Amino acid sequence: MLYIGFGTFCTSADGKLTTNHTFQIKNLTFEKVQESFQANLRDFFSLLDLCKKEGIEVFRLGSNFIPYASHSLFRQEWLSRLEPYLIEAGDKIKQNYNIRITMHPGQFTVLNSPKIEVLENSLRELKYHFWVLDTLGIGQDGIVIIHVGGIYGDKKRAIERFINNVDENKWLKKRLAIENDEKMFTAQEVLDIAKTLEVPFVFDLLHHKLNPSRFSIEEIFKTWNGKGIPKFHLSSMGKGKKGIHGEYVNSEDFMELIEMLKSTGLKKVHLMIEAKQKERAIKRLKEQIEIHYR
DNA sequence: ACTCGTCAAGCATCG
DNA sequence: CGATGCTTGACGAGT
Repeated sequence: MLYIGFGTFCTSADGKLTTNHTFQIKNLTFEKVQESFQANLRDFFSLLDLCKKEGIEVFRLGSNFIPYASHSLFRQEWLSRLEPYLIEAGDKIKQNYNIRITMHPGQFTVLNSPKIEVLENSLRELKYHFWVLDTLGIGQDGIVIIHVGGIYGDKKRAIERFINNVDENKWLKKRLAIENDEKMFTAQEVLDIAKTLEVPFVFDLLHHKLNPSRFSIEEIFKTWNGKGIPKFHLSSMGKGKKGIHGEYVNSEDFMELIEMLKSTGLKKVHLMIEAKQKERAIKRLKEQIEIHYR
Protein backbone atom coordinates (compact mmCIF):
# COMPACT_ATOMS: atom_id res chain seq x y z
CA MET A 1 0.00 0.00 0.00
CA LEU A 2 1.31 3.41 -1.02
CA TYR A 3 0.82 6.24 1.47
CA ILE A 4 0.57 9.77 0.04
CA GLY A 5 1.37 12.91 2.00
CA PHE A 6 0.15 16.09 0.31
CA GLY A 7 1.84 19.45 0.07
CA THR A 8 0.89 23.03 -0.73
CA PHE A 9 2.81 26.25 -1.21
CA CYS A 10 3.24 29.94 -0.45
CA THR A 11 -0.35 31.12 0.02
CA SER A 12 -3.84 30.10 1.11
CA ALA A 13 -6.60 29.52 -1.44
CA ASP A 14 -8.48 32.65 -0.41
CA GLY A 15 -5.34 34.73 -1.00
CA LYS A 16 -5.47 36.16 2.52
CA LEU A 17 -2.33 34.44 3.76
CA THR A 18 0.98 34.64 1.92
CA THR A 19 4.67 34.14 2.65
CA ASN A 20 5.46 36.45 -0.29
CA HIS A 21 4.74 39.90 1.14
CA THR A 22 7.16 42.31 -0.53
CA PHE A 23 7.72 45.90 -1.69
CA GLN A 24 9.42 47.73 -4.53
CA ILE A 25 13.22 47.77 -4.75
CA LYS A 26 13.32 51.58 -4.82
CA ASN A 27 11.97 51.54 -1.25
CA LEU A 28 14.62 49.12 0.03
CA THR A 29 15.51 49.81 3.67
CA PHE A 30 15.97 47.46 6.62
CA GLU A 31 12.65 48.72 8.01
CA LYS A 32 10.78 47.70 4.83
CA VAL A 33 12.54 44.32 4.81
CA GLN A 34 11.62 43.73 8.43
CA GLU A 35 8.03 44.81 7.88
CA SER A 36 7.52 42.35 5.01
CA PHE A 37 9.43 39.62 6.81
CA GLN A 38 7.30 39.95 9.95
CA ALA A 39 4.14 39.79 7.84
CA ASN A 40 5.53 36.71 6.07
CA LEU A 41 6.45 35.10 9.38
CA ARG A 42 3.01 35.75 10.83
CA ASP A 43 1.25 34.30 7.75
CA PHE A 44 3.72 31.40 7.67
CA PHE A 45 2.48 30.23 11.06
CA SER A 46 -1.16 30.75 10.08
CA LEU A 47 -0.45 28.62 7.01
CA LEU A 48 1.23 25.96 9.17
CA ASP A 49 -1.91 25.94 11.34
CA LEU A 50 -4.01 25.56 8.21
CA CYS A 51 -1.82 22.67 7.04
CA LYS A 52 -2.15 20.99 10.43
CA LYS A 53 -5.92 21.34 10.32
CA GLU A 54 -6.11 19.96 6.77
CA GLY A 55 -3.62 17.15 7.33
CA ILE A 56 -1.15 18.65 4.85
CA GLU A 57 2.37 17.32 5.38
CA VAL A 58 4.57 19.53 3.17
CA PHE A 59 4.74 23.30 2.84
CA ARG A 60 6.82 25.26 0.35
CA LEU A 61 7.94 28.57 1.79
CA GLY A 62 7.78 31.54 -0.61
CA SER A 63 11.05 32.92 -1.99
CA ASN A 64 10.14 36.45 -0.89
CA PHE A 65 10.22 35.35 2.76
CA ILE A 66 13.02 37.90 3.19
CA PRO A 67 12.53 40.22 0.20
CA TYR A 68 15.61 41.04 -1.92
CA ALA A 69 17.87 39.04 0.40
CA SER A 70 20.14 38.10 -2.52
CA HIS A 71 20.12 41.53 -4.15
CA SER A 72 23.42 43.40 -4.28
CA LEU A 73 21.86 46.36 -2.42
CA PHE A 74 20.79 44.10 0.46
CA ARG A 75 23.28 44.32 3.31
CA GLN A 76 24.48 41.07 4.86
CA GLU A 77 24.20 42.50 8.39
CA TRP A 78 20.43 42.69 7.86
CA LEU A 79 20.34 38.90 7.79
CA SER A 80 22.16 38.72 11.13
CA ARG A 81 19.58 41.06 12.59
CA LEU A 82 16.76 38.79 11.41
CA GLU A 83 18.52 35.60 12.47
CA PRO A 84 17.11 35.46 16.05
CA TYR A 85 13.54 35.56 14.69
CA LEU A 86 14.26 32.65 12.38
CA ILE A 87 15.87 30.59 15.13
CA GLU A 88 12.85 31.21 17.36
CA ALA A 89 10.47 30.35 14.52
CA GLY A 90 12.39 27.16 13.83
CA ASP A 91 12.07 26.05 17.47
CA LYS A 92 8.34 26.74 17.34
CA ILE A 93 7.99 24.67 14.17
CA LYS A 94 9.85 21.75 15.73
CA GLN A 95 7.72 21.84 18.87
CA ASN A 96 4.29 22.38 17.37
CA TYR A 97 4.23 21.01 13.84
CA ASN A 98 5.15 17.85 12.07
CA ILE A 99 5.66 19.24 8.58
CA ARG A 100 8.27 19.19 5.85
CA ILE A 101 9.44 22.64 4.69
CA THR A 102 10.87 23.14 1.20
CA MET A 103 11.63 26.06 -1.12
CA HIS A 104 11.60 26.73 -4.87
CA PRO A 105 13.45 29.80 -6.24
CA GLY A 106 12.03 31.51 -9.32
CA GLN A 107 12.92 31.23 -13.00
CA PHE A 108 15.79 33.68 -12.62
CA THR A 109 17.84 31.10 -10.81
CA VAL A 110 19.84 29.52 -13.63
CA LEU A 111 22.92 27.51 -12.73
CA ASN A 112 23.89 26.65 -16.31
CA SER A 113 23.96 30.13 -17.81
CA PRO A 114 27.07 31.01 -19.84
CA LYS A 115 26.83 34.51 -18.36
CA ILE A 116 28.99 34.74 -15.26
CA GLU A 117 26.80 37.37 -13.59
CA VAL A 118 23.71 35.19 -14.03
CA LEU A 119 25.51 32.30 -12.37
CA GLU A 120 26.73 34.54 -9.54
CA ASN A 121 23.23 35.93 -8.93
CA SER A 122 21.82 32.41 -8.95
CA LEU A 123 24.41 31.21 -6.42
CA ARG A 124 23.58 34.17 -4.16
CA GLU A 125 19.87 33.40 -4.46
CA LEU A 126 20.44 29.76 -3.57
CA LYS A 127 22.73 30.70 -0.70
CA TYR A 128 19.91 32.82 0.72
CA HIS A 129 17.40 29.96 0.38
CA PHE A 130 19.81 27.55 2.10
CA TRP A 131 20.47 30.09 4.85
CA VAL A 132 16.75 30.41 5.62
CA LEU A 133 16.29 26.65 5.91
CA ASP A 134 19.54 26.18 7.85
CA THR A 135 18.67 28.98 10.28
CA LEU A 136 15.19 27.56 10.81
CA GLY A 137 16.93 24.30 11.68
CA ILE A 138 15.15 22.38 8.93
CA GLY A 139 16.53 18.87 8.41
CA GLN A 140 17.98 17.20 5.32
CA ASP A 141 14.56 16.74 3.72
CA GLY A 142 14.22 20.53 3.38
CA ILE A 143 15.17 20.63 -0.27
CA VAL A 144 15.52 23.63 -2.60
CA ILE A 145 14.18 22.83 -6.05
CA ILE A 146 15.27 24.42 -9.32
CA HIS A 147 15.07 23.67 -13.02
CA VAL A 148 18.18 22.90 -15.06
CA GLY A 149 17.95 26.17 -17.02
CA GLY A 150 18.48 27.15 -20.66
CA ILE A 151 19.84 25.30 -23.69
CA TYR A 152 21.70 28.12 -25.49
CA GLY A 153 21.74 26.22 -28.77
CA ASP A 154 23.68 23.25 -27.43
CA LYS A 155 21.91 21.05 -24.91
CA LYS A 156 24.86 18.74 -24.28
CA ARG A 157 27.11 21.63 -23.30
CA ALA A 158 24.30 23.22 -21.29
CA ILE A 159 24.06 20.02 -19.23
CA GLU A 160 27.84 19.84 -18.82
CA ARG A 161 27.86 23.42 -17.58
CA PHE A 162 25.14 22.64 -15.04
CA ILE A 163 27.06 19.64 -13.72
CA ASN A 164 30.37 21.53 -13.57
CA ASN A 165 28.84 24.51 -11.80
CA VAL A 166 27.28 22.32 -9.11
CA ASP A 167 30.50 20.32 -8.73
CA GLU A 168 32.45 23.53 -8.24
CA ASN A 169 30.01 24.65 -5.54
CA LYS A 170 29.69 21.46 -3.50
CA TRP A 171 27.67 23.17 -0.76
CA LEU A 172 24.74 23.12 -3.20
CA LYS A 173 24.44 19.35 -2.78
CA LYS A 174 23.23 19.76 0.79
CA ARG A 175 19.73 20.86 -0.30
CA LEU A 176 19.59 21.17 -4.08
CA ALA A 177 16.99 19.13 -5.99
CA ILE A 178 16.19 19.35 -9.70
CA GLU A 179 12.93 19.13 -11.61
CA ASN A 180 11.98 18.39 -15.22
CA ASP A 181 10.42 21.34 -17.05
CA GLU A 182 7.68 21.66 -19.68
CA LYS A 183 9.81 22.93 -22.57
CA MET A 184 13.50 22.16 -22.30
CA PHE A 185 14.86 19.40 -20.06
CA THR A 186 12.94 16.12 -20.00
CA ALA A 187 12.55 13.78 -17.04
CA GLN A 188 15.10 11.42 -18.60
CA GLU A 189 17.70 14.17 -18.97
CA VAL A 190 17.14 15.60 -15.49
CA LEU A 191 17.24 12.14 -13.95
CA ASP A 192 20.61 11.51 -15.60
CA ILE A 193 21.95 14.78 -14.21
CA ALA A 194 20.53 13.95 -10.78
CA LYS A 195 22.28 10.57 -10.78
CA THR A 196 25.59 12.09 -11.84
CA LEU A 197 25.47 14.81 -9.19
CA GLU A 198 23.80 12.69 -6.51
CA VAL A 199 21.01 15.19 -5.94
CA PRO A 200 17.32 14.27 -5.73
CA PHE A 201 15.09 14.40 -8.80
CA VAL A 202 11.61 15.90 -8.39
CA PHE A 203 9.34 14.43 -11.06
CA ASP A 204 6.59 16.74 -12.34
CA LEU A 205 3.85 14.84 -14.19
CA LEU A 206 2.36 17.81 -16.08
CA HIS A 207 5.77 18.90 -17.34
CA HIS A 208 6.48 15.32 -18.36
CA LYS A 209 3.27 15.16 -20.37
CA LEU A 210 4.14 18.40 -22.17
CA ASN A 211 7.77 17.39 -22.65
CA PRO A 212 7.81 13.56 -22.69
CA SER A 213 10.69 11.10 -22.47
CA ARG A 214 11.35 7.51 -21.41
CA PHE A 215 12.88 6.84 -18.02
CA SER A 216 12.85 4.35 -15.17
CA ILE A 217 10.69 5.34 -12.22
CA GLU A 218 12.77 3.13 -9.89
CA GLU A 219 15.82 5.23 -10.74
CA ILE A 220 14.02 8.27 -9.33
CA PHE A 221 13.78 6.75 -5.86
CA LYS A 222 17.50 6.03 -5.74
CA THR A 223 18.22 9.76 -6.12
CA TRP A 224 16.38 10.41 -2.83
CA ASN A 225 18.75 8.46 -0.66
CA GLY A 226 19.05 10.39 2.63
CA LYS A 227 17.08 13.40 1.42
CA GLY A 228 13.70 12.41 2.82
CA ILE A 229 10.56 10.98 1.31
CA PRO A 230 10.59 11.14 -2.53
CA LYS A 231 8.68 14.20 -3.66
CA PHE A 232 6.60 14.64 -6.79
CA HIS A 233 4.73 17.54 -8.36
CA LEU A 234 1.18 17.17 -9.53
CA SER A 235 -0.97 19.69 -11.35
CA SER A 236 -3.61 19.68 -14.05
CA MET A 237 -3.82 21.77 -17.16
CA GLY A 238 -5.67 25.04 -16.79
CA LYS A 239 -8.08 26.28 -19.41
CA GLY A 240 -6.57 28.13 -22.37
CA LYS A 241 -2.83 28.00 -23.01
CA LYS A 242 -0.82 24.90 -22.23
CA GLY A 243 1.39 24.85 -19.17
CA ILE A 244 -0.93 26.93 -17.02
CA HIS A 245 -1.78 25.37 -13.67
CA GLY A 246 -5.47 24.63 -13.21
CA GLU A 247 -7.65 25.67 -10.30
CA TYR A 248 -7.89 22.08 -9.06
CA VAL A 249 -6.25 18.72 -9.84
CA ASN A 250 -8.11 16.08 -11.86
CA SER A 251 -8.34 12.72 -10.16
CA GLU A 252 -7.40 11.20 -13.56
CA ASP A 253 -4.01 12.94 -13.43
CA PHE A 254 -3.59 11.80 -9.85
CA MET A 255 -4.41 8.20 -10.77
CA GLU A 256 -1.98 8.35 -13.69
CA LEU A 257 0.84 9.29 -11.33
CA ILE A 258 -0.18 6.73 -8.74
CA GLU A 259 -0.24 3.98 -11.37
CA MET A 260 3.35 4.89 -12.25
CA LEU A 261 4.41 4.74 -8.62
CA LYS A 262 2.43 1.73 -7.42
CA SER A 263 4.43 -0.93 -9.22
CA THR A 264 7.66 0.10 -7.53
CA GLY A 265 6.76 -1.09 -4.04
CA LEU A 266 7.48 2.29 -2.48
CA LYS A 267 5.75 2.84 0.87
CA LYS A 268 5.37 6.62 1.01
CA VAL A 269 5.64 9.66 -1.27
CA HIS A 270 5.09 13.38 -0.91
CA LEU A 271 2.90 15.01 -3.52
CA MET A 272 3.13 18.77 -3.99
CA ILE A 273 -0.21 19.88 -5.41
CA GLU A 274 0.40 22.83 -7.71
CA ALA A 275 -3.12 24.14 -8.10
CA LYS A 276 -4.44 27.65 -7.75
CA GLN A 277 -7.01 26.52 -5.20
CA LYS A 278 -4.22 25.26 -2.93
CA GLU A 279 -5.60 23.52 0.19
CA ARG A 280 -9.09 23.39 -1.33
CA ALA A 281 -7.67 21.43 -4.28
CA ILE A 282 -6.11 18.94 -1.84
CA LYS A 283 -9.37 18.59 0.07
CA ARG A 284 -11.34 17.97 -3.12
CA LEU A 285 -8.76 15.50 -4.42
CA LYS A 286 -8.83 13.55 -1.14
CA GLU A 287 -12.62 13.28 -1.38
CA GLN A 288 -12.37 12.04 -4.97
CA ILE A 289 -9.68 9.50 -4.10
CA GLU A 290 -11.91 8.01 -1.38
CA ILE A 291 -14.51 7.33 -4.06
CA HIS A 292 -11.87 5.79 -6.34
CA TYR A 293 -10.57 3.47 -3.66
CA ARG A 294 -13.97 2.28 -2.43
C1' DA B 1 -12.89 53.37 -4.08
C1' DC B 2 -11.63 51.30 -8.04
C1' DT B 3 -8.68 49.78 -12.12
C1' DC B 4 -4.37 49.52 -14.49
C1' DG B 5 0.50 49.39 -15.51
C1' DT B 6 4.82 48.62 -13.50
C1' DC B 7 8.39 46.33 -10.97
C1' DA B 8 15.43 42.72 -9.77
C1' DA B 9 16.44 38.91 -12.09
C1' DG B 10 16.36 34.55 -17.58
C1' DC B 11 15.04 32.04 -20.96
C1' DA B 12 12.72 30.54 -25.45
C1' DT B 13 9.56 31.54 -28.85
C1' DC B 14 6.75 34.21 -31.75
C1' DG B 15 5.72 38.18 -34.70
C1' DC C 1 14.85 42.59 -33.03
C1' DG C 2 11.34 43.66 -29.77
C1' DA C 3 7.37 41.81 -27.23
C1' DT C 4 5.51 38.02 -24.51
C1' DG C 5 4.67 34.30 -21.00
C1' DC C 6 5.99 32.05 -16.86
C1' DT C 7 3.82 34.26 -11.61
C1' DT C 8 2.37 37.47 -8.00
C1' DG C 9 2.00 41.06 -4.51
C1' DA C 10 2.67 46.03 -3.81
C1' DC C 11 1.98 50.42 -5.06
C1' DG C 12 1.46 54.70 -7.40
C1' DA C 13 -1.06 57.07 -11.03
C1' DG C 14 -5.10 57.83 -13.16
C1' DT C 15 -10.30 57.80 -13.21
